Amino acid sequence: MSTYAGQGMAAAATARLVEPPSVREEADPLSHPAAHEIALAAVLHALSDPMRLRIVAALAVEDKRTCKSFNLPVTKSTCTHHFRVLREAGVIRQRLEGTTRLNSLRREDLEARFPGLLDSVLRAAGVARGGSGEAGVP
Amino acid sequence: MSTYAGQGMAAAATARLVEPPSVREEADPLSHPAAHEIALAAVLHALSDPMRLRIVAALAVEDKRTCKSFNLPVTKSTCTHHFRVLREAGVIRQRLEGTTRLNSLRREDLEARFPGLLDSVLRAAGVARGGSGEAGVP
DNA sequence: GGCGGAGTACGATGTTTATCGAACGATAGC
DNA sequence: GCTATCGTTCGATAAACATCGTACTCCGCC
Repeated sequence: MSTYAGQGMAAAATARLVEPPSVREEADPLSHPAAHEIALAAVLHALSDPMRLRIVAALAVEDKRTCKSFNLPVTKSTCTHHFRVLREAGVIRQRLEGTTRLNSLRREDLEARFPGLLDSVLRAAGVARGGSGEAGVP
Repeated sequence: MSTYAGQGMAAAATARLVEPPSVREEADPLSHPAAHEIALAAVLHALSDPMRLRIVAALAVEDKRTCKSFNLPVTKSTCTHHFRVLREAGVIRQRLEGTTRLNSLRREDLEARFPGLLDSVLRAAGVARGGSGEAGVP
């Protein structure tokens, strides 16, 4: 498979600011690609895994959720792996709130970058109106 | 990565019919998933590879092409691998014509199965009107 | 200050994937 | 029948990927 951001890639800077959380999203140490840096192949790769597709479908229904709230059928370290793939592909945005990460879809960035792509994937996954594919709603 | 149709999977039946080629597409021994069997994750996986995305983008511009006609920068065995992934995901249809395979997009099947998905991916790849992403046209 | 929870980093394992070369089969043309 | 072409299969390699357990950090709460 083509090399994508994944395990072994340089981790996000771990320096901690003294500011309280949610001062500004940019204050969080998690790195996110700029909208123009989002690569189509990385987005499609991120969405091609059933676990990650499930995460994205759930976020489409209810945004701003913590990692734990998805109740994924894998261990915490695997969850961390999947959320990182989604974040580094530019599909989700994560920001720190205390000990949790609030995850949300980068809907506007993705729509600007690849118009209609996210919506068509979500429809295909059975989210939103007219969905007839696999059940993706948690 | 999740298990998909790929290397090692049961090959298409190798029985040969005595009928001349292109009598009917169904006479070709290549197996294609029925439209309702096309899985979203497999389609996204197939399209997440830059080489396969290039193939699909080229077919969007000019359908019914032979494997060789794409002039892909990989060996013939790797080409065979990629075309098989696309066919088994249900993205392309292949039919035999002499020593060649004619490849074409399963546009209608994909549109019926996942409305808008292929078009949005092609736009994102820079094919068709309004495309502004990476150059995908050969 | 201690405890619990959320999530991470690290290292490991097993599987999947993309790549290739060599040998081969099928077809077309002569 | 021979040759050339297209494409395949097989086996191999290296890299990528999903998975996990362990130990850890950080934060919130008491």
